[in-house]
Amino acid sequence: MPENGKQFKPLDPLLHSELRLAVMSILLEVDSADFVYLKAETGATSGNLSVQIDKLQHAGYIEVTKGFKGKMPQTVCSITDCGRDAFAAYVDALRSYIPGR
Amino acid sequence: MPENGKQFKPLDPLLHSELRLAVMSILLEVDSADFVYLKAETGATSGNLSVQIDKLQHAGYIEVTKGFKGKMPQTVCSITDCGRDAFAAYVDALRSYIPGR
DNA sequence: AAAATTTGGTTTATAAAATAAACTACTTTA
DNA sequence: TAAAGTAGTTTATTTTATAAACCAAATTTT
Repeated sequence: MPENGKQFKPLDPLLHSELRLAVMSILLEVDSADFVYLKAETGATSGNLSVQIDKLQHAGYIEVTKGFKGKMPQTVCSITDCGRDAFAAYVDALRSYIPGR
Repeated sequence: MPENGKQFKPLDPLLHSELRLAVMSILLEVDSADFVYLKAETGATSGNLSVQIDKLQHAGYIEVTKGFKGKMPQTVCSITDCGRDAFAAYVDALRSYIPGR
């Protein structure tokens, strides 16, 4: 009986991105984080971060609330249950690529 | 003293690709593998596999030998020491994105 | 023995992603 | 009030991933 191939689990393309993964990684641990904080922690440019936050939001992986802190605009992000699940699944899928796990 | 950001290690873009990662993962364990085998194991199309093998070769992560098996052409791939190192570094970098490792 | 099909690929075209640069709108400081 | 800074968004460019089309040689079918 031959091997059926497909020993590898597919990697969620929404998470398989350096910046989006970093954002999710942060949000997993902090309850909520704003744009400025995420930008500082990831070292990303504003433009890139803005785009990637949008994608995570549209995927339902994070929740985004735009408001104000004093008079300055503030974008606050937090992870959703769906996002948590997706992250866990992604990490699990990754393991299928790493011999000896 | 504030956090300096950059808690995340950069992910080698050459390995941060589903198919290239799968190819490397296989080659880590098998001494050598030919095009047909890699195609079956990964489920990739020929075109995609051909392109990604090229990239890994030009990066020096794998060695590619084109010859014949009987009368049919055969492309044999094997991982290099450099490739092994890069893979290990990639996995290490990945860990920086996964809370609780 | 031609014609059709399969094998083992490569090349080219297209769609999707990542990223930076330019821009907007408002606020604070000089 | 002009200049500079803050917090982003939009747009344009480059890179990537992927599939589709192609090719040459080998094999099979008629």
